[in-house]
Amino acid sequence: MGEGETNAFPLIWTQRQQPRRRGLDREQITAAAIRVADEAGLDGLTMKAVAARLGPYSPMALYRHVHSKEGLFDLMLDAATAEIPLPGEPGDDWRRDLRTLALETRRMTSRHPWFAVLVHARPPAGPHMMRRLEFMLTVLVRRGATVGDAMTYAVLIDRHVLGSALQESEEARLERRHGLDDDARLYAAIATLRELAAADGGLPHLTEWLTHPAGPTPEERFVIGLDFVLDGIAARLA
Amino acid sequence: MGEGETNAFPLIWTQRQQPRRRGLDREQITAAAIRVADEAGLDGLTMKAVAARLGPYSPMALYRHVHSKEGLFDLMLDAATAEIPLPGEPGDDWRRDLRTLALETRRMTSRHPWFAVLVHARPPAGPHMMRRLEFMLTVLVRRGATVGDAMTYAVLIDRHVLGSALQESEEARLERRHGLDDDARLYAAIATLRELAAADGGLPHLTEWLTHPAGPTPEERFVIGLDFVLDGIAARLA
DNA sequence: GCTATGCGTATACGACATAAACTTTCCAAA
DNA sequence: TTTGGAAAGTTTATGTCGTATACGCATAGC
Repeated sequence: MGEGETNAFPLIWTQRQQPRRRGLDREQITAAAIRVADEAGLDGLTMKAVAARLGPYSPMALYRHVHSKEGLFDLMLDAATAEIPLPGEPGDDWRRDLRTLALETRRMTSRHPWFAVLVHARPPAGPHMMRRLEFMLTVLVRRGATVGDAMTYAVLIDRHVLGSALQESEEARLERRHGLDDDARLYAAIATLRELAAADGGLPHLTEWLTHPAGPTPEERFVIGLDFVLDGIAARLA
Repeated sequence: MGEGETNAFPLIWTQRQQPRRRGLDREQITAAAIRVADEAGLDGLTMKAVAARLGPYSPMALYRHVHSKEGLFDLMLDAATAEIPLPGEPGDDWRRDLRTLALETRRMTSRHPWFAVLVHARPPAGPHMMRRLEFMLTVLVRRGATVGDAMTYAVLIDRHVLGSALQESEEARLERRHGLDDDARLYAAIATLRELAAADGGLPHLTEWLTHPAGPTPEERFVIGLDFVLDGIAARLA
């Protein structure tokens, strides 16, 4: 006590950044972890895999620098957030600012599908995550929203962005896990679903859709939903 | 082949329902698993815990009936979905139908916080999940939407409902894992975040909010976002 | 009563995160 | 140049998990 380290819980952001001498550091480890997760998915993100990616290291080597896997998650999330371009100042069109940020966030999550899964498991306390949120709040407050309302709107936008990302990423994970990257097998899996729906007897629309999946692409869906949210915010800002 | 069991992947719905003679069955196991998950969270949902909840059983006993933990997930998800009241037929107010369904779904997820986490990890192929989706499609198609558009709108509604549930449930999980159900510790954790934000120097709105968290309650937020989606759908149906 | 079926168990295996104790490396001061 | 000690990395070990396999036993149908 008296050290300023009386944390209610272990966020890596409240822990000492080592002075850096030689060997590994947080940055390298984070970058390696991100590469592993991008390539092998969250299932493949083990301490052993990250260590191996860094060279001839043992899994335990990482603990000197990140103290737990969750700490590594914090670092990964913030590093990925740092990839999202963030204007220094809001422009004069709030809607464009928020729309662009949402689209850029989506671009990031499509590079890093694990992001949407992890982000819900840790508090958004990294510096880049906080700065991104501050940007959204600033844009909205300048348009007359209270901070409380601005937080609500920001949360709703992120819910859509990250919800979309999560759904698409988990779908991809499922397909990968069961080898459905092969077209024939994917078709067979859909056929199984269609048969289940048809067997029920009372599911005409669902059966029809499974027979001829139609409608907007996932990307178009995302934009439609994003505009729903932005329209709603606009109506309340007015 | 020739058996109808050439599954591209193992959904429990395509597997034989045992004739039931004695001992355990899927229904009991599912109910026990749901109780365990409700009480101990997903982290506490182990095969061992479920077996123990059923009586003096070994974890391996479950495998006779569910063949894998993921199969158990499928059963849990569908059983929880079955708790959502579903009208036999749509009424004459599409918006009311969808709104009610969304609110009832939310009620279910607040009883079963694990739902929103698991639902993304498995295809929604259970009978109750399919019937619920069919209901949404029917409501929308009757109002003139194509099946493809109806699917989009249904997905957007669920994205909001489940996204909200996920965020709130993971927040609760985090708080539980770190003993923040104690008010003093929770306050300390928030103070830590505020200090981090204040230390950055460039986060006035976020710092302000962390000092005096204001704005709508989570429940109000949910309704605001739900109406954004419903308004958006209404505009496109017209 | 006999036998086949199928239910539950015991045992075992291979991942995984990570605690603790150790060894090695390298810098800084004497 | 020597030396003390901290920092970096490894080894070993522990406990938990899902689950494959092989087995014993009770029961249901004859």
